[in-house]
Amino acid sequence: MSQQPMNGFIGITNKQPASVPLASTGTVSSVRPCPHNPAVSCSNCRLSDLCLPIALNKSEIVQLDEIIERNRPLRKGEHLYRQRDEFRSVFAVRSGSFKSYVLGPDGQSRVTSFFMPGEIIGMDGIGNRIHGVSTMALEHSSICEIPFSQLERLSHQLPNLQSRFFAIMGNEIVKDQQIHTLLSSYTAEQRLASFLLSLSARYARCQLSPERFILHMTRSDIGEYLGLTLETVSRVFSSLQKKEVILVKNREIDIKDMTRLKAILGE
Amino acid sequence: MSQQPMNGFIGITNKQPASVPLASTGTVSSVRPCPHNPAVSCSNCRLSDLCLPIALNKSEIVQLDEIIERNRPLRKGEHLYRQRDEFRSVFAVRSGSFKSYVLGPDGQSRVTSFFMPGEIIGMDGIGNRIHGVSTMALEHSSICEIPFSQLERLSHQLPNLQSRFFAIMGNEIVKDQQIHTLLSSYTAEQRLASFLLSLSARYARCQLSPERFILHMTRSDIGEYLGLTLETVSRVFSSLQKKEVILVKNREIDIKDMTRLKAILGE
DNA sequence: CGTAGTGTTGAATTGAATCAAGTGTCGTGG
DNA sequence: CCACGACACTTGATTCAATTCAACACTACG
Repeated sequence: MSQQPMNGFIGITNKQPASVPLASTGTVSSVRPCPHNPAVSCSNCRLSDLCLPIALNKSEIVQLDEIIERNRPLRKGEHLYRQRDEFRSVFAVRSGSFKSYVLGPDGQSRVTSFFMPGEIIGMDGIGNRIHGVSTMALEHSSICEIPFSQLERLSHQLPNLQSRFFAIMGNEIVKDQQIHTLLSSYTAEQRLASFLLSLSARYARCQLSPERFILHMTRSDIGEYLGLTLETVSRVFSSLQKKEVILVKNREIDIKDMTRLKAILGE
Repeated sequence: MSQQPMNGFIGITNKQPASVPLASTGTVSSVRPCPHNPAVSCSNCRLSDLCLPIALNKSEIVQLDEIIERNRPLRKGEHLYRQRDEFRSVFAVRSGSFKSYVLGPDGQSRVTSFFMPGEIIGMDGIGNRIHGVSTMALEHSSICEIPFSQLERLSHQLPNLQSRFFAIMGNEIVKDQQIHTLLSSYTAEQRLASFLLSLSARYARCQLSPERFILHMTRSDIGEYLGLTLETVSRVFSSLQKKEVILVKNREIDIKDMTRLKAILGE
């Protein structure tokens, strides 16, 4: 029912054994999550149980499939759409990751969201048919495009789909409220702990290791998202490493003590 | 199309002449916005052009009317629902105002939203059928209750209503993203300026004065919403008053220089 | 190999929080 | 109607967490 079901598969299906040393020379190989194969359909997509199709039956999924356009992959830095673009579609991340951001009057940017496989991008345009943010690929990524007029039409035929999309938007609202409380009352360390735990849970959802993963965003992106400077982000990472809660090597994160990381939030 | 149409009626229909002195002994009488009359229907509700019914035709409004329950008014401090309550309905504010808040682990509260007439409360429960926040009346207030299962069923029959509700949720998401950027990059003064301008625009929507209005929430509520302490809220109000941008008398606000108030955001 | 972008760390500064003391306001009950 | 008490608000002094400014190191990529 929830877009992020807490259905207990966190940590049980890691392709990456926890014992592989992080400090090895290569990158963490398990973090290449999903194939960029455009031939896949919702029916056989391995993200189907955490994406739009949840709660749809087989024939409904086939109908959804028909309106989805599977575009060419995006390269790192490419935009899916830009602020003020006309809104036409929402997008489901198939592989890779994205950030959404706004540019302030003085040109500095603030990151509003990160997106991982199975998550829905573009709901910022539904209200007034103009995108309120820009969205950019953080790495080589592929997406499913869902023209919104067709999604509305199909939702009108399939009550389950209407219900599902209401639920997705509702979850987005809850998530935004949680970030509201994070930004209005957490310390820098609590913000980073919360951020890492969120990424961890979302990697688990994609059947990837919740303990070891790559940050595809820069320190500056993280800072803009959490309301901190990039220097503070760097300092907190260093401090958490010194406390042996996490291990950081460049963009690689290894959560050494999940319990203590969670405990940071409870104080 | 938008829930908060910028269709230019800001400031043209003030019941309260701008010349009435704020420092008079009584409260600002124009701030009693809407009748608490439970007999009114959507068709003749004067909020109908900024509430759920926008974009519905007459017969559609009649059908919407049939599923709406017009409950007894709530007194100041009464809860509409509490965090973790089962989600059953969304609510439209008919008169008065509300705050939503969450209680942290240590019992301190953080305000996540304020609601004014014509706005929709309760979308925090749509995603997982449990309310994520508590919502309380800030003054004597009345609401329309819309059982969500019936709203979904009716949306399925009326494409315009489905579309309208998607748009309302989309606008909520955009609003939350704007608060995200506010909290992650604005100074205390910018936050308060933005807050006052938001209230001003929303009072204008209700055909009330955008320059002079009552704050029905405490300084502490405002601080919890904006990520500031109540002392800082008080200090910034005093400072804006010294600069002659606003005039504050207890809970009464008089915006003396809208241009300079807006200019605070542009730096 | 060099350069631009990204990240780390230190020192000084500052905006807002905290601590503290006091005033103002409102609702209640005598 | 007034006195009381609880709550809301203001203002000042001090502290502190995070920013800013600055210098330098690492990495990736043509």
